[in-house]
Amino acid sequence: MSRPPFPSGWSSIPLSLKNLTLANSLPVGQSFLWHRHAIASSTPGCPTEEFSRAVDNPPRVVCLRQSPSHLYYTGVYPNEHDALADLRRGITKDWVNDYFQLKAHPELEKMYDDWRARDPELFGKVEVNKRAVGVRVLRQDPWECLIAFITSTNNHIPRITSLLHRFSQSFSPPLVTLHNPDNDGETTYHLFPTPTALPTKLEALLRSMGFGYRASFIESSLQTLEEEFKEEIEAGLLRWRNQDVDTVREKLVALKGVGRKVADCVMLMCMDKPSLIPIDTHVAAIAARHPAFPSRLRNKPMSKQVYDETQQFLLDRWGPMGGWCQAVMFAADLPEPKPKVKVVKTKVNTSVTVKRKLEEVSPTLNLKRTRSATRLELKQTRTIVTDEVKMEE
DNA sequence: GTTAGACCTCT
DNA sequence: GAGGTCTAA
Repeated sequence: MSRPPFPSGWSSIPLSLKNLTLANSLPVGQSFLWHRHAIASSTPGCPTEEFSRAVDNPPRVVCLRQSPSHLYYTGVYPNEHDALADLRRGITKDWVNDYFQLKAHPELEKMYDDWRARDPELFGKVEVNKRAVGVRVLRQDPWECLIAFITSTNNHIPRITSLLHRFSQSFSPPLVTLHNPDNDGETTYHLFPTPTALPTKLEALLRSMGFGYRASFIESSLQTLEEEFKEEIEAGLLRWRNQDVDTVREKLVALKGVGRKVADCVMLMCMDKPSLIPIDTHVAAIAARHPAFPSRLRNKPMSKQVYDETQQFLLDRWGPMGGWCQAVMFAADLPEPKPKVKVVKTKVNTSVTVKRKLEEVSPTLNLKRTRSATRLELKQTRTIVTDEVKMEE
C-alpha cells in the first residue's frame, strides 16, 4: 500500500517570461498564500525557485516552477485516487490555465503594446523595469480574496501574509507536509478555511491572532454572507462573477470592512472585471506622476470624489484592461525584495554583544534538476478534520 | 454629500 | 504612517 503524498508528476506548458513571470505575479500583493523556496539542485537555464500552495477541488498542493521557455506544474495529493485522476484528466493543468488566465488572455505582450501606445508617459517609463515583466492578474477564489483584502487594510504585504497563513493553519486541518526544495526543513500546507469551518465567536479569536480591528469586520461580513447565501457562501460569491460591476460593488461595499478600494480589488482579482483600477495610496502616487494629472487632485487626501476622479483618469489612459496595467505598475513600484540576511548575535571579548548580518549562502546549483516529484517525501499527513481550533503560539 | 478621528499592530 | 474603513458630526 502506498503512502501519501502522491505527486501527479511534473508537466509543462511552453510559456515565455514576458507572458508570465511567477516572481512578478505571485508575491506582489494580489495573492498572499504562496510559499516560495529556492531549489537546491538546479542548473543554469533551469528553474531556480518553486512556488507552492494548497488548492481545493480536489485538495492538493500545487507546485510551480519556471524556466525561460516553460512553466512546470505538479499537484501533490494526500490520496492516490485524486492523483491518478489528475494524471488522466489534467486537473492541475486546467487549474493553471484558469488561475493565470492563459486561455482567456493568451497574449500579455499585446496588452503591453497597447498600454505603451496609450500611455508612454507612465507605462512606457515603468515597463523597462525588470519587475514589470510578465505581470498577470490572477483569477483567484472570491471567498479567500475577500478575506485577504479585508485583512489588507492598513497593513503591509509581509504582515497580511503572516496573518492569512495563521488563519489557514488555525481553521483548516493540515493537508500534506512536504520537504522544502531548498532542503531547509519542511512545510505543512493547509487549504484556505471554508466559511463553515469558522467558529461562531470568531472576533475574539481573530483579535488574539493579531487581526486587530479587522477581526470584527470579518465576523460581521461572514454573518452578512451567511444571511444571503446560507451554507453556500463560496458558490454564491462565485456567481457574482456573472454580474455587472455596479451590482457587485453595491453588494461588496455593504459588507463591513469593505470600502471602495477593497471592493475594486476583489472584483479585479476574482470576478472577471479587468478594467477596474483599485486606487490605494500607492497607485494614487503613481497617477500623480503623470504630467496630465489634474492639479486639483494633487496632494489631496483620499475621498470618494478624489478616488473616482483618479480612477477615471487612469482608466482613460490605460483602457479596458486598465486593472491589469495597474497590476504591472504596482508590481514594478514595489521595493526590491530584501536579500535574505540572518541577524546573528556574536559575543565579542568580554560581554559586548553586536549584531552582524550574514549574507545567506545562495544554494549551490547542481547540474541535475529532477522533474520527479518523488523528492517530495512524506513527513506527516493528516486528513482528519478536527473541531478543535489551534492557536498560534 | 463631505470631512475628521479612531482603529490594531508593527516598523 | 502603513495596500482603508467606519462612525459621528
